[in-house]
Amino acid sequence: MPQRSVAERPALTRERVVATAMSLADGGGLDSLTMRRLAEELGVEAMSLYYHFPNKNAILDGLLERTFAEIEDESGGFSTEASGDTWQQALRDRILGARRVLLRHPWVPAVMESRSTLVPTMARYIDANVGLMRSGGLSHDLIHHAMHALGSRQYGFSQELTLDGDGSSSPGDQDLARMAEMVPHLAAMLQEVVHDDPESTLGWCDDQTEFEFGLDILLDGLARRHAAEEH
Amino acid sequence: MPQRSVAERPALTRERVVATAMSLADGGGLDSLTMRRLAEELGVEAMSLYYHFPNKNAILDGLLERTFAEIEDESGGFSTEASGDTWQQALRDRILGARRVLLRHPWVPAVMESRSTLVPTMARYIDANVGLMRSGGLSHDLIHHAMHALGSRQYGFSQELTLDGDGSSSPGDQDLARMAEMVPHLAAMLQEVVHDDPESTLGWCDDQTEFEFGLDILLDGLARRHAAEEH
DNA sequence: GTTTCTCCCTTACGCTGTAAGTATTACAAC
DNA sequence: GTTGTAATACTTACAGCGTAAGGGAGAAAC
Repeated sequence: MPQRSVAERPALTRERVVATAMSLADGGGLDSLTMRRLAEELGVEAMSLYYHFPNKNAILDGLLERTFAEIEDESGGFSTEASGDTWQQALRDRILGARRVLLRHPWVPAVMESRSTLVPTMARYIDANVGLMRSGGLSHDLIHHAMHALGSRQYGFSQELTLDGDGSSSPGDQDLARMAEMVPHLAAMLQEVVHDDPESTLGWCDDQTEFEFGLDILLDGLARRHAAEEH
Repeated sequence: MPQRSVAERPALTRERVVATAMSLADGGGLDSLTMRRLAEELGVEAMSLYYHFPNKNAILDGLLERTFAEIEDESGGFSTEASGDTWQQALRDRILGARRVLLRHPWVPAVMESRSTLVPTMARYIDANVGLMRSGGLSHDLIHHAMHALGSRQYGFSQELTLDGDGSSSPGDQDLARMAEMVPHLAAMLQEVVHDDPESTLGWCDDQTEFEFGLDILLDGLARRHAAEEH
């Protein structure tokens, strides 16, 4: 067999593998990202991937790396100066930027939870946020608490459980009637919420609004504690 | 062969399966909970489990159900009256109770994320929290926001990523020196935090303190918004 | 021209959840 | 006591997973 195979297809690089893995996960979810399918997508055998990566986890780390590179791009770099804004505003913008990226790659939270390592660009992201708060005058101690309080919200997600099976549609009257027996308070709340926003095409609630609501409470609380810190 | 097998061992009930699954997950983590190992632990073949459960997910749901039953027990029932306390205090106590239970079963968050269904007792838990806030005078709208803001914290966990590989020990001077180049702000913060609490046997930080800090910010912020709500 | 290195492939193993079909037991009816 | 029926557990087998071990073609280096 001539040099067809080697010459025709582009070389198998780490970049290409991670990029393909990303589009595979974007398209079919994390479950569809298997070594065999990934190899097939690249026109290669599964075991060939192990020349460039020690194992699948290394590919997952590559996905995180790439994701945070996207976040850096979305933020226009990881600055530590608020430049005109308050630190809260700057941090808020950055976090909402991270959220926009993660909404394009909804499988990322799951990967972040399965991998407990801190890939470089992810470390730089956190570092930049520490620096931003630092430039706002917060103490290291308060910042430390803040990182924990923000938690996953810092990356733009906070896991939310859907309330019914599919979660895509609003509850019908029948559903609410059945719920009223077992979980009366919950049913009453939902009935009112659904009634107030009957045109909602977002299912039961507006994720973005909820996210910002929770985020703002945390940012408010931190600012208040910062003010109290300097007597 | 006489009736030895059937007579000697207790019947294979849903209860017994779920209880055994729980101790298996408690002991060796979620990965060690496989159908084959679970069956072996019960003195039975793997496929026998499928007579009592349609699939593994049903067993996982059983684990969640059992977990929230434990939470209910820990709370002394799911009351919706603050009974002497403010709603914040009552909710705080309940959430910290849930947290105590989840600390005994650290694999529960992972199961909750993998299953998007709402098992009955879990629904009643949420319902009780809605009722508790309702009895404190909060509007359904604010409660709705609150549930999202609290998120997983409501169940007693907020996923926290460890900052280094093992995460069990404090960083050495060498680690900090290496970090100082790549993530200077982060390294500076950690250096100060570690220095302030050199006796900490908890690794880099005190999870419980961080958890309560974040929780209190959210509860404060909600109370403040409630006050603003009634002009 | 031989060796060495790079990159990819082949085969195979142990593990997973579970579909399909079968055997054993317990008990009631005849 | 035999037989029918339902409940319960077992057997076998399959497709898929990550990956260990080793092979082999081509290019590069000496």
